[in-house]
Amino acid sequence: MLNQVNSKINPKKNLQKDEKNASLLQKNGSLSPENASDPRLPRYLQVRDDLLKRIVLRSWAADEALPSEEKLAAEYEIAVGTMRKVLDTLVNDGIVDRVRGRGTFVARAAERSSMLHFIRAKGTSRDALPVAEIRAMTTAIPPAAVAEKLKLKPRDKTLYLHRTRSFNDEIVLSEHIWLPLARFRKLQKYLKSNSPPFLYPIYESECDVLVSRAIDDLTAKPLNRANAAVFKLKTKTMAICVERLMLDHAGEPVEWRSSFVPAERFQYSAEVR
Amino acid sequence: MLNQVNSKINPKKNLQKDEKNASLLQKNGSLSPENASDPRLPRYLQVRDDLLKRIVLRSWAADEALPSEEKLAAEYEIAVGTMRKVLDTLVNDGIVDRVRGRGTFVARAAERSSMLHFIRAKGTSRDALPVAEIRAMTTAIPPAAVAEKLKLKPRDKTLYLHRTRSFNDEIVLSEHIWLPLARFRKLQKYLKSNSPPFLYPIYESECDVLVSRAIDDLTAKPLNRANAAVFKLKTKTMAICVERLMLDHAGEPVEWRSSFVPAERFQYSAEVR
DNA sequence: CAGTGGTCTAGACCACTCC
DNA sequence: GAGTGGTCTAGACCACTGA
Repeated sequence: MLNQVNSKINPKKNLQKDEKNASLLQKNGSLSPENASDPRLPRYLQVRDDLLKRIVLRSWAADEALPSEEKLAAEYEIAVGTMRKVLDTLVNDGIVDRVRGRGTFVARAAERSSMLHFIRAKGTSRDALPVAEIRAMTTAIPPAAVAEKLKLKPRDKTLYLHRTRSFNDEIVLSEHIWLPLARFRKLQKYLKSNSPPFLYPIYESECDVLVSRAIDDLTAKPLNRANAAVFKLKTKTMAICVERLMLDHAGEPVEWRSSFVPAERFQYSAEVR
Repeated sequence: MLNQVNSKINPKKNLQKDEKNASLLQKNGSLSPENASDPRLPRYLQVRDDLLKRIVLRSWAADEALPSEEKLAAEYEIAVGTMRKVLDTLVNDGIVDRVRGRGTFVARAAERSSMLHFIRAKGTSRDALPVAEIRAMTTAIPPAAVAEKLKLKPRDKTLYLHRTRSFNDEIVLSEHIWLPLARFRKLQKYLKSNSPPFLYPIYESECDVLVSRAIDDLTAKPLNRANAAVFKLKTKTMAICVERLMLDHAGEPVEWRSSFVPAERFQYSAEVR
């Protein structure tokens, strides 16, 4: 199902009408068994799910316009008004941007994810970003509490990462990350030869996992011995612990991480609605 | 303009078609000068603004249905589809709830404001809520930093509150609150004879101020002498400081507060999108 | 049963962008 | 000027609620 689709073919114009840009819904409007989202769902939600899949599978490059409302409506055999409703929901979720007179575009991951820099360290900014380093990567059956958060079955494995961020050679953040292995096998391979500054865009580009929502729980805790050693601080130094559960657009848990920042360096912003 | 409207008259049924339920837009569709939102705005936004004003002024009780889409559309002389778009935006902002077969209702403030309990203290819950106490209330010209956040002119006054929350006779939270006096005069009077558990619903009921969005900035700070005294803790005890700017639906700043929680008691949740 | 909101259609006219 | 999305209309049929 999750064949990689090479979007680099004809990235700009003169799109061939080939398989890669075809609706995953069958032409007659019913659903192929493999793509069966509940057919009792309203049409616009079925179309939304289908279109979202195509976006996640990179059917269109970031700077390439989707087909116009009219063309998409014709392709899915629905009215333009209904297609507009589909696109409106995608705009609302930050998946696409629409520009009058130009077209509809896949939103860039960097612009989409306000989640990238919610935890900051004092004295740092977008320009002076702490350097990420992965200090451990293994596959493992996670602690029960993590397995529960990720809705895993008892023996399901995870990809575990221990990552730090440093600023001026001083470690300012230490985090433990668990990812359901089933969806993140490609990430393991990727991280063996790459050190990306952010992980979320890699989840998307390597694993076709598009993160949509996060729930953060913050508490203050004294550092235990292991974490204190990472920071080269005394045990029991006060730190802030941010526990974050990430969900995809279907509400399925995608990542659980707990991040520690020594209290003096801690800074965090959130917009609440 | 902000006449109090008594919504207790005919709270259930048999609504008279009196002034209180009339559109604030003029019948011919143009705008009265006092209510002039920009007439170049699309019709659905003008209607939205008008309807929102009526909701804030409590033209309908919380358990009373608004007129149906059809009736509202007729009243504003727009198509039902456009009225639906208006109501959709209000649903999206959590202002109203729509129930198929029943009608459209003003959302309850308590359900609307997920902001009510984002900062918690360890060991507390909705059932065991810490008790709020207002320990100081004055009108004052705020510090420059606060005035800037609230977009006040140099000599604009604010209502200043110092409030604490206690749990089992132990103070777990101390907060300093600044409100633009112009919009909050009635609050001052109200708080002289009431001790509500939450302020936001009072902003709404007493001052017709409906809060829509908050931006929180969290940092860890050692307590200064004054704050340490409030908690009866040593100076320099580590605490978390949450600075919150609240905005109304128009994006105008409505409140600025800085809350302190001793680190050991600190707990905070946020949903990030 | 009448009345409500939820979905969907098939048009219209406009503002804006790019060629 | 051709093509895009933004607004708006005027219907239709449906699912659900409450009397």
